[in-house]
Amino acid sequence: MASRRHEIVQIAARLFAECGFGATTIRVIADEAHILSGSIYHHFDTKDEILHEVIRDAVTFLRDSTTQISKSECDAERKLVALIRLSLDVHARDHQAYSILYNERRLLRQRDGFEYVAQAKGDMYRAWQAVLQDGVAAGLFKPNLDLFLTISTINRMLNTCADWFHHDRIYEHRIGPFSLDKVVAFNLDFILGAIRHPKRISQPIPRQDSA
Amino acid sequence: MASRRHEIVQIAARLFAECGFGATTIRVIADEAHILSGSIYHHFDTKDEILHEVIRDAVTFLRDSTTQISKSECDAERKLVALIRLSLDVHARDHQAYSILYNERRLLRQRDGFEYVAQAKGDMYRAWQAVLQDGVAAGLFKPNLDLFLTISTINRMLNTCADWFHHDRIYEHRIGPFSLDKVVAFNLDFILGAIRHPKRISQPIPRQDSA
DNA sequence: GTCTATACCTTGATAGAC
DNA sequence: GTCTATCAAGGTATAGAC
Repeated sequence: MASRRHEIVQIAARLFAECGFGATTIRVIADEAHILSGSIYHHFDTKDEILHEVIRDAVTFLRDSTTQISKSECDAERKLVALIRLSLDVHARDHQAYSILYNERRLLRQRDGFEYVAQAKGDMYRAWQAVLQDGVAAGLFKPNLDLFLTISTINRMLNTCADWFHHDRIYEHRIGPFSLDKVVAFNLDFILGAIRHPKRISQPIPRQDSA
Repeated sequence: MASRRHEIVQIAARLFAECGFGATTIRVIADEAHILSGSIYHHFDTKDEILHEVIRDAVTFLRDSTTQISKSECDAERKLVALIRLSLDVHARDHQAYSILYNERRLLRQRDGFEYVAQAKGDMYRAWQAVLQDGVAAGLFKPNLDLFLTISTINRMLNTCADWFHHDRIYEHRIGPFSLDKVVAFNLDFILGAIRHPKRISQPIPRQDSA
């Protein structure tokens, strides 16, 4: 069956996320699967094929969920809240794949065969853009918001936050534990504080996921 | 003289920043310096020694400037503005070194001989913490601010923003040019919007550097 | 499906001539 | 200060026995 193959994919996902794709060798993956390096090539043709298997479903899921939220029926602020929650939730669902998608973004942008990643990122950018544009037009967000800088900043914030929460935290000794709920709440406060229309700054934040 | 040595350091800085430390080979550095790979070892004992030379001054400068701002005589909000501006300015001063310091943070945290980097980051964290604590106590910032999450978030924001501005931008084709001033102004608006006390949300932001 | 064995390449680093 | 020449280690990938 494909079960052994999937086992190898999971081992590779962990190693790619922890050490990076370039720094993870076929031999180490094989070691952790308790087989020899040559045997990996019975399951996969190349190292790249393993990377595809690690990230492909994650890319599709995030793109589909993002566009679905942007096309839902609620107001722009609830959509934004749902998008922020989604960004942090998917990392909880499969933090290794999403961590790799962010940290290997340069590689994924240039490597032959990975064009679908850039394509999906383009789709997601346009979904965020539509949501923010709506919110500005409806007077929910600051009127003079630079959409590109805002989307770029929020995405970098959420990606690096999730990466810290699910990975870097191991190395941080000076801090106590944070729950995912607390981290989500912090990011909602921070981001909405930054982009809400000044007149709405003290309104309660819609905490429910709307998707 | 040490001039040839410095030339090699500059070439290495560019390559480490663009391709990563691990992906940059001694041979490529030598190629760009128009010498053979073996000749590099007349100037440096190891590849690590080149990395030290690339980052050491940048670490010292940022740590000293950060602690200096935190100990200056103005109010906490002006200090925070100065710290934000400093973070973005140092990348303009030597974006390669600061980009490496952020992107190779895992390596720098674990590698023998690089303990001074973690030491400086600890000093800087404590400086930021003192500034935010002051601001909360003085009623300038939100009273219930989680200091660790706030500092961590702002630092990730500024580091990834500067990295995007000075490097990733090359690959972004859909956007027009942004000036550094515009990016600084955006980040000041975003961060102060997120952490200011609600009653002060419409006050003008002190734009002058106070250091 | 895994092992043995290995081809072929690139890596960081070294020794000694010039 | 650079070159020639090279080493030992480790990288991806392959072929064929079991």
